[in-house]
Amino acid sequence: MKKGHQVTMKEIAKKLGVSVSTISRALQDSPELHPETKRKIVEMAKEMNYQPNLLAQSLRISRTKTLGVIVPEIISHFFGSCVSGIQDTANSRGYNVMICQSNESIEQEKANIKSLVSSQVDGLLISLSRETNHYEHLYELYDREIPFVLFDRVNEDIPVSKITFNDVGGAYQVTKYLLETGCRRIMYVSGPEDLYISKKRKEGYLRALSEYGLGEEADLIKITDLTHEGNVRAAEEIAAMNPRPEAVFCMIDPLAVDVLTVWKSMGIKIPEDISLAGFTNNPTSAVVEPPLTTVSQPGYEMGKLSVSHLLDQLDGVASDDPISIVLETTLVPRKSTKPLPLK
Amino acid sequence: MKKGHQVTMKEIAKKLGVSVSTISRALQDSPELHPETKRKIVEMAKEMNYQPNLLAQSLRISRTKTLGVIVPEIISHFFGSCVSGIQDTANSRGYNVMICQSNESIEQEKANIKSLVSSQVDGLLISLSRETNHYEHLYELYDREIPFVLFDRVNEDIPVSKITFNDVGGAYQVTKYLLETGCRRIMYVSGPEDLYISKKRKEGYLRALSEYGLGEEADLIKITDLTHEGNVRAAEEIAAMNPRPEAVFCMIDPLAVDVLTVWKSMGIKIPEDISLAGFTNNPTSAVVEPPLTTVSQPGYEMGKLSVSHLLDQLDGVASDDPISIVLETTLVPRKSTKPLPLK
DNA sequence: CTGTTAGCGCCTTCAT
DNA sequence: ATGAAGGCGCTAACAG
Repeated sequence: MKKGHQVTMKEIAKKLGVSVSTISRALQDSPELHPETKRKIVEMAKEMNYQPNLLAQSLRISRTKTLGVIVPEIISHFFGSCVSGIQDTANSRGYNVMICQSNESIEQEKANIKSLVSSQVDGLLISLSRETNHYEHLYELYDREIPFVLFDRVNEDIPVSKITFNDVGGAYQVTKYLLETGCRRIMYVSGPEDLYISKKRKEGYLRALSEYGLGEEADLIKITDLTHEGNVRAAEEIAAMNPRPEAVFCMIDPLAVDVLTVWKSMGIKIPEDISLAGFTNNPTSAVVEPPLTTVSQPGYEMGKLSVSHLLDQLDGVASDDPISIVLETTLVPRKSTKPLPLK
Repeated sequence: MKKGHQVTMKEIAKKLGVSVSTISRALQDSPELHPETKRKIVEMAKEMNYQPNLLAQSLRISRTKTLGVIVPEIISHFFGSCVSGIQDTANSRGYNVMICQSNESIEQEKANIKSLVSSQVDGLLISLSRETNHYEHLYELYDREIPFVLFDRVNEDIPVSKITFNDVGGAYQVTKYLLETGCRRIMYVSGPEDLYISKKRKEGYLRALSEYGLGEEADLIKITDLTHEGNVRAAEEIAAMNPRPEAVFCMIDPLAVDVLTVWKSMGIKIPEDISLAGFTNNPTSAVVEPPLTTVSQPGYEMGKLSVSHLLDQLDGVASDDPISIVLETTLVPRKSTKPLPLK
């Protein structure tokens, strides 16, 4: 299929018998131009339906006004919200956005970066894949002075700005809540240990425990690979424990939902037999039965803040020195956990 | 923030004392080149970490190898799946993708098209916003010979390829199923009447009814604007009906979930008091209590097919004549509807 | 085999 | 107030 022809400045110029530079000036609303010629040009441009060729423009001024975004997957509600926030904010500031998914693969992540860099994006917003455990590709971006920020799934050592949630705080909130409802044997079900959030949420979990004079117990920490099968196995193993924990805090909602489903099918009553809590506040967690106690993370807000900061840096409004923005989470108590005792 | 400098062919050329064209040829693996010089160039390019400037390349060959995608919202599971399918397939065929959301606004849709066209995308994949009820912007694309396809939310009159689900068939499937479970007073809750899917699903609903000798009844058709408030109101109105319908078929899952929530809070038993069915098979519909009978639409598949067809057209593999691809849906019977009678 | 030349569409001095 | 010329990085004839 052949692509349709686009009107260029040259054609407007020929039609009007003026030079291309005059067209360029008119379309930029340059002051040093006869108002009448300007008017004529603008009119003609509209009539011919002229659309500037961003490619040429970008090549010339070596700025594309395009940002690259890499998320593990676009389909999850959380990352979808982030992307949404990024899009809206970027657009409102005159930037376009190219979105890529790493599909949780570090190789894909590298490929995405390469492709976006080749596309000459002015900056990047990256949330790391689950697989990402070495960071040469990011240091390379850094060395090449390509501006980028990390959000949600970050690495702490890379000297760029990072936008994260207070994962420690969120995990602390929910664990403390479980403690307040009277539970003591509280289990933490974690994803792979090298994941940033696995570590951070464990930290919050332990902090809350220690406030109640409790320490880490090996059999109250379980690890899953976060696949559906892995989650089901974890749920079954917990159900088979003797004694069972009084409450289980799952690192992310989808994991908690898997656990909930398995337990219900086994006839385990939630929260009577075991309290269950998640993290993220996916839409799903509100509609399962019983609704899931969880921690809400405003993804749209995170996306918004991430671009804002990056664009501020690009525009020179913000300093290039990396900063760390930490967003607070909110506990969302629902019916999957035992109620608070009356005072 | 200043952007880091990118290595260009010119610099490699200077370093090696050859001309730029030689570099270009070497990097394209041209056969008419001394193997030794080629080797040296490729090596040096790697050493200097050369990345081609896609902008310049695209400007030159007037093809960007990027596609534009416009969806009403990226955050919905269905459109997220479509976008995912589009991304993966496009990438595997060497194309990049720029994604935009219209946020269900026709003005935003127009702005998105303009921006993508300015970015010189080779083609577009569009799913129309809910607001879109006139189509000049699409006819303009057509007139300018910019290749595009419509998917899911399409307009039937525009002479381009369309990828849709068999909405009539899906609605027929679910309505027939409700009839088979013994229900006769079956209500159809629809979105705005000018929506393509509102019409199509109504058609399937009516077709199934007529097979059972039933006709359209005004009080068994209800319209909502699909906002949460509108849906709640619809649910309340249905609950207040006397007599109530035996079954309700909601045009989309989120609407059905809203209805389900309202009814549960009113103490209405599903499916004992009323059967309830949706359409789309969102993840949510599987986890609500009771799980929702619905119709599944493979979004990833739709995205995949849409790009494949567009790229085939771009590559000249497929004819430019518009075709219509219709994907079949699958009935997903769950517990929100009465069981089928034993034979 | 390799270099020279021209040009994709646009912007920006430098002239006039 | 306008035009001419040069160049962004790259490719593709056209020469040799």
